[in-house]
Amino acid sequence: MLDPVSRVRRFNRAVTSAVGALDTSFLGRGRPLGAARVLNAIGHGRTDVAEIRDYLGLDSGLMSRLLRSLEDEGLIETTSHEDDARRRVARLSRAGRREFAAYETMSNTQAEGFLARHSQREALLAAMDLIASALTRERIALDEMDPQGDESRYCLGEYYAELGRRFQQGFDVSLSRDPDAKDMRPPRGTFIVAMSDTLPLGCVGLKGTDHGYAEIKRLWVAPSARGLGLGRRLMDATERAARELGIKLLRLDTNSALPEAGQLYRSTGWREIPRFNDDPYPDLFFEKRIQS
Amino acid sequence: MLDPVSRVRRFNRAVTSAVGALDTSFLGRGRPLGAARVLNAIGHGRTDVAEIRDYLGLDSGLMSRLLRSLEDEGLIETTSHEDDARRRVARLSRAGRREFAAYETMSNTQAEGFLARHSQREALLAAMDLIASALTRERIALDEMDPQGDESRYCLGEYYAELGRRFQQGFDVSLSRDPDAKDMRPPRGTFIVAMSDTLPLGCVGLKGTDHGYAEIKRLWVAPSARGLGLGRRLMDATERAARELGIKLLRLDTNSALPEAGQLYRSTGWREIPRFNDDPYPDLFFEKRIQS
DNA sequence: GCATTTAGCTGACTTTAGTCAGATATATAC
DNA sequence: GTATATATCTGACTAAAGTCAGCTAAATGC
Repeated sequence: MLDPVSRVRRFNRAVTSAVGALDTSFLGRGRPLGAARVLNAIGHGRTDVAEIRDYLGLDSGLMSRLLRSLEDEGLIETTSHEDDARRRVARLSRAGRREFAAYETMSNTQAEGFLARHSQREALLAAMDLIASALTRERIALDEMDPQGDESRYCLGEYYAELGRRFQQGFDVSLSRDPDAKDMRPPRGTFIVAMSDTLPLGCVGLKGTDHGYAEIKRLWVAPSARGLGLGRRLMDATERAARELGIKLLRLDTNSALPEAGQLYRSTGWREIPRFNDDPYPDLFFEKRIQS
Repeated sequence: MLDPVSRVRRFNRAVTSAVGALDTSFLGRGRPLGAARVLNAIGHGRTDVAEIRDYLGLDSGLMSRLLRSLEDEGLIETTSHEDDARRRVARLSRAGRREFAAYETMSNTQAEGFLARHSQREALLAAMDLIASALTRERIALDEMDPQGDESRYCLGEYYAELGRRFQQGFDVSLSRDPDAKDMRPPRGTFIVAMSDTLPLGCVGLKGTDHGYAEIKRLWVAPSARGLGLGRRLMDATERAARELGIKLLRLDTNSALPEAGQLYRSTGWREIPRFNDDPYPDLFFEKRIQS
């Protein structure tokens, strides 16, 4: 009754029936679920037919027929792919966009209704983020992004807020040596964001310097994604990026108030070194040589 | 991207594909999903055919055929209902029990695998409990139970543990005036447990006395079920039970370290009164007259 | 006791999903 | 340029799910 496995299975049952209800509501628009799913995949920007087939796990014959039925309804138009005339590209027609918007409204209304029925909104959302991250962890993609893009700025904001909570004296970005964005763009450095679906779950910056080494800065993992090995994946990706940029030596600074970070560095071949800058926040300094 | 609705929808997507994977694995035993679901419903103790049909949302014709196919496989036996010969009752045969056990093993293995892949086990389980409670809140049943049964004892244990955390001086049951179990059984009183599926989510005791009133004791709601209005439902159920037992006056004591409880009592017609006992823990005392 | 309601069963049917073996056109390897 | 691989489509098929009308037998209302 109260053992972990029963709790997971109770969750599965609860969620199965909720998912079933949403699927059923999708049938309300007079179209079988298969066709509705294809329409929604196209609406969400998956235009390549092979990609949709792969995403939905459909047989090519079935896929073809579903596309035909949506075309007959006047909801989509298909054309050949620019670079490869064997492939097909599907796009919503005007009527298709209207129909897609109706499905979106249903999904949004359902989600809003769920939130409105419950008073512990933030706790519920945090729990959903945690579970969604756990379920999709194989599908968390690490993308090199502009350090000033929306996703990057969101991650940095969360990172600063967390430092503020965890440092006794708080954290003020303007007192820290804030890396210049252009030092975290190729060819001097890079900035990597971990994306799960549409949600940024972590980041790390590689900052080029003129002192014969590059620095790793701003390593952050969202609370809902901790325990998934994402920190290590981000560090590995940064090292790979550094190697490709021809960087031979990496350094970083951190604070002993963040023990899990120090732990990660020590267990992945970083060596503690003396202080190499005058930033007021860090009290631990590490170095790692890149094998090429 | 980060608004609440998107977060809920991201959760929906993550969970939909996980649920789909479990369903697919059920097909591995060479039986269509419909028949597997009926077999499992029977295995979980739903023997009444009408009840299963209702639970799974099946048409009576379809249901009948699924039962026939399970019977042909030798997995179930059906008999007439004792009290009503129109109704049918289904039970697993020996082979059916074996087959059901195989499905259970699959589900358990899947759940264990999920837990094993993640290091934040307790956080994940807490998140799952929270969401499962939120999704099934209409299906939380309030059952009168024996105050010494497993479910009741679990709730009381959690309740004492929580008082220990929330009272500055801690909480020691032996110092409190622990109500005698027989005072919380009809006809003197009752004990009500809120059950969601198989998980107890809250409790409340109605304790009869010889002083012309009954006391409400041990009101507790699991952290994962707060914000669902369960405390109020438990109190309402207790008042109804008191009315049925012919009780005219209710009293209770509580502590100002539990502000949400005081809040609930004040907003539901309870009136603060002077201390009426010498229990060392409470510092707030309430009374409510039952209208009959 | 008789009309009505209820639970389940059966036959006949439709829709949806999915499979598989070619066919066609295009791209790629060498 | 030819052989091979790839992306999609079509026809022919099956399995599963679901619907509906009518039937039987038992229970219920009055």
